[in-house]
Amino acid sequence: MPELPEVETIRRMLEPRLARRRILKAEFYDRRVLCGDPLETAARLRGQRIASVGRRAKHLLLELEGDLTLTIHLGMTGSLLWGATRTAHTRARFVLDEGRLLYDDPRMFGRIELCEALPERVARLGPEPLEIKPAEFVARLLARRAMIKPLLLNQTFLGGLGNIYSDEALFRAGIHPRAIATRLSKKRARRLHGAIRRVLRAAIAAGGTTISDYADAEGQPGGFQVRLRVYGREGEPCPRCHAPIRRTVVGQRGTYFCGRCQRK
DNA sequence: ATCGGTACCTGCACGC
DNA sequence: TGCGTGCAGGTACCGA
Repeated sequence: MPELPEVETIRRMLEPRLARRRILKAEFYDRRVLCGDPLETAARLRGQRIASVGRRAKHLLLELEGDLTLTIHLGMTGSLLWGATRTAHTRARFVLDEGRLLYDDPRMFGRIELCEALPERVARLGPEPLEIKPAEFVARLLARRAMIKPLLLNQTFLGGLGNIYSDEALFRAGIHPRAIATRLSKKRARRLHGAIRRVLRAAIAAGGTTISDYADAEGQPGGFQVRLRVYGREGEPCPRCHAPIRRTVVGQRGTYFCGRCQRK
């Protein structure tokens, strides 16, 4: 579920609550969401103080003072809930010296990992879409022969976009999701860079997108779903040209676009 | 090196 | 009401 704007929303809510707090107890209720042994990980976390809450692409990074990092990826349905009570989907619980944090995840595609450096899957992530410069983005894009949408979803190419914001950025840039990256003009590639930045910034400002599951650290939905222009709007008129929005499948992912505004 | 396809999980909407 | 089917915002891993 959560893409960069949702993870950033959670990070901003958790940072003031978690920074400087000490972990009194950690419990893991399902070993599948944890990379490593539950009891050993809980023992290593006990007594650790949290220095800061960072984010890298869709990963939350709880930096601990003892040079350890607790990395949390929310998968499709993960949520981090501050002060909530345990449910059937609660997979982990962290008791702090002030407050407590639950990790809920019905589908268990999320992952929690404790390690000294950064986990391998974080180390190999591509650049942050809100930090990469236009020229570098254009160069990376034009070097690839893949279709543009699956490329935007490839986290080693660019870290943080998921299905919703890929479709939204391509619509705003007027690019067909099946367009081949290397065949785009520099001008259109630059336009895509700008579209990605604008949609991510607007989504963060709105507190993320809630289609069905996403909730922030207080269990509240986001506000960006009403501003989506194509995602989930099959048959509705394109906000730019009024042609019906179409749904297709690209790279095994449901894909929404305007066949008139978005060109290959 | 890069790519497309499949697997991993559960819950829900939908049609019969 | 109940059951089968398909779909869902994510990534890892396989073989081509």
